[in-house]
Amino acid sequence: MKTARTPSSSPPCDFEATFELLGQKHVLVILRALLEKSPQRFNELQTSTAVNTATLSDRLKRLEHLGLVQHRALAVTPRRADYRLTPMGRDLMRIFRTMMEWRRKYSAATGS
Amino acid sequence: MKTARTPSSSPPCDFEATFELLGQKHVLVILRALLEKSPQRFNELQTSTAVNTATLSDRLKRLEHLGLVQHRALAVTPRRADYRLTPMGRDLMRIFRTMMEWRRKYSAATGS
DNA sequence: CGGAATCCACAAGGATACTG
DNA sequence: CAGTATCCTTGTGGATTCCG
Repeated sequence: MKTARTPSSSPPCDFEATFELLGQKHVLVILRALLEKSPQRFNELQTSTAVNTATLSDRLKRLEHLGLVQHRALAVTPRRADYRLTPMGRDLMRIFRTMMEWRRKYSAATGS
Repeated sequence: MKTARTPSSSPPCDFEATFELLGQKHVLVILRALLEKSPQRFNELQTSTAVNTATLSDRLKRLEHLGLVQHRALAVTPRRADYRLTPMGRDLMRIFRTMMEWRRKYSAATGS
């Protein structure tokens, strides 16, 4: 797709790109899908996440670029590909749990 | 402003809203500014973050709504307001540190 | 000073069609 | 099957103006 927010303005910290990606539509859904089942084929993900082709493709590429997801494409016919979380990706999921606890801890005051 | 992504589709987890917010433009910059100095007045933030009025106002409101920032407005003339991180917000900053370490740990493979 | 309202340019993403 | 290309609608945020 096109996406690309901050080409190279000095970010507050290096992980800004990570948040920008994680904050994009469907990214969390995709990660969760891959957490529940890895590897998954492209159209398996399409079904399990209900994200349209173009966007799904874009997100997976970005996730791969950030190192959260590993993509493997087999040159057979019909084509076959699979996506799975990398160790880095799995590690991030642990941090997510911390964040969920954090949310819960303050859930009374949030409103959302 | 207008912003509002997922009104109420069942999210992968409750903290999705948090990521959507954190992933939006300027949010991280604003948080960092408030981390470095709290409280800050509205136009102090404007200067320190270089974010335009409308967007800054929008972000602050969302941050307040999520409970990360506290807003205090004094009814004097000229008006006076200040924004500061809540304990919840400060707590999040600790998680950020974890994430920065996580990024660093895998920095060789990311490309970004 | 601290915003809200308006307007506008461009980015994001959904639907659909197409290809190796 | 696994995407890419295209088109088109909607969202997002910058600039600017205005107001209490």
